[in-house]
Amino acid sequence: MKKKTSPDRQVQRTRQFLLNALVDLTVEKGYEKVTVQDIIDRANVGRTTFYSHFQDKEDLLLSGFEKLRDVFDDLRSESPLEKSLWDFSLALFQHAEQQRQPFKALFGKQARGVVFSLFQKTLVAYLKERLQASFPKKKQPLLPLDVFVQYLFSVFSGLLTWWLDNDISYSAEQMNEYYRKLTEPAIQKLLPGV
Amino acid sequence: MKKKTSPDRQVQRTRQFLLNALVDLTVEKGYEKVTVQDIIDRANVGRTTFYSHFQDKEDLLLSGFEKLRDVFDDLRSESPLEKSLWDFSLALFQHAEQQRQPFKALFGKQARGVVFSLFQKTLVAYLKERLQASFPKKKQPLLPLDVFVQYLFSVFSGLLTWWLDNDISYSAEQMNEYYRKLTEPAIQKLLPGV
DNA sequence: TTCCATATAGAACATAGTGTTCTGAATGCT
DNA sequence: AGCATTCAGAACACTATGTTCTATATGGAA
Repeated sequence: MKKKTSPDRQVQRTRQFLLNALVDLTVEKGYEKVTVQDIIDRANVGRTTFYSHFQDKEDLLLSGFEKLRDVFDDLRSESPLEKSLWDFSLALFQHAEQQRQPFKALFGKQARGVVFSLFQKTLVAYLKERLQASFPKKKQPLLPLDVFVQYLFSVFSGLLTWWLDNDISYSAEQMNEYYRKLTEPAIQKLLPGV
Repeated sequence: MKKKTSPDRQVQRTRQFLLNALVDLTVEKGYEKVTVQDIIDRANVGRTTFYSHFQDKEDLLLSGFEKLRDVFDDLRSESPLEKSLWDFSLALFQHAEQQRQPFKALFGKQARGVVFSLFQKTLVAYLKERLQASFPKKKQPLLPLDVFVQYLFSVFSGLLTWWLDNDISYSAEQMNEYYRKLTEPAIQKLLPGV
């Protein structure tokens, strides 16, 4: 006979309940207006329990962000350099498609700010690393690499949030195609050889 | 003999003090962490006074945003259609350059969210209006116009915030040149005729 | 089963911030 | 000199946070 819950499972279950509650409430009324009391009421969890798991509301929100690191780790190890500029966007669009609600809570109109900075930091680092690795050393770029990295990040995150805020009327593959169509001309023109 | 202050001037002065205090404090510690008490202490203004002028902290922040409407109004009336996609960005970059501190408070890492949505709404509406007016009716766009509008907005706002967060090491004209270089290839390829 | 460590619920509390209301003082205009 | 406007500051009710306490439930091991 299998036990229903072990202590570990109970913890995981509680944390998941809390995250789900935060995500739901954020979609409903916006991250700012969600109170800890709302969260624990919705999750049927005691106040003590909440603060034994998370430092505060933001800490809980960030815990929902951890899986994204795996996506980037996979990309670093698996995606060949010459494809990495397109693979990352497809992977993230698909990731967002699979987990619509959390992503909407994290990136939608309601909750920019906290997570966004972290996401930006991660993605910008990834893009810069990839561009530096693949850009031919001899050539002089037509504009600062940092500017170009910011450009790629902006286009991607802009399309992502637009997509999420408009209830995902296109597929992840379609969005990635748009991302590619939009950025490819500038890449070819400004970073020849990449 | 000229009077030092009239009632109207006093009001304007008080409002300006409060806005300056909010901007300074936001740069110092981030918008979220600035309290009304901080603001009125810094501005040497009574609590009553604050709430007689503004509904809350956000209302005060938005009051610093009003001048931007004039910029868009000017663009609509003065900028010819075929130039409007480049003129808007230069005008805004210059506007941001003139008022670095308020812009940093409004768009910098510290305070995305509140104002950003309003700014996005305004600029997206402007871009869509201009693109629809200038796009040849007969041609079928290679991707949805909304996606392209989002693209233009994302690139611009991304460059703007990057610029502000990095203490404006380039000139407004230089940034506008980057914006143009980055977006022109996609425009030529995806919206031929615009 | 019995026992123990761990998770949990919930109440009470101190602290901090918000927005309102009241009183009284200062300021500028006529 | 008198009046209306604008201000400062205190007191207050309210909401939310994060901590501490006590007590209860639960799963795993003897």
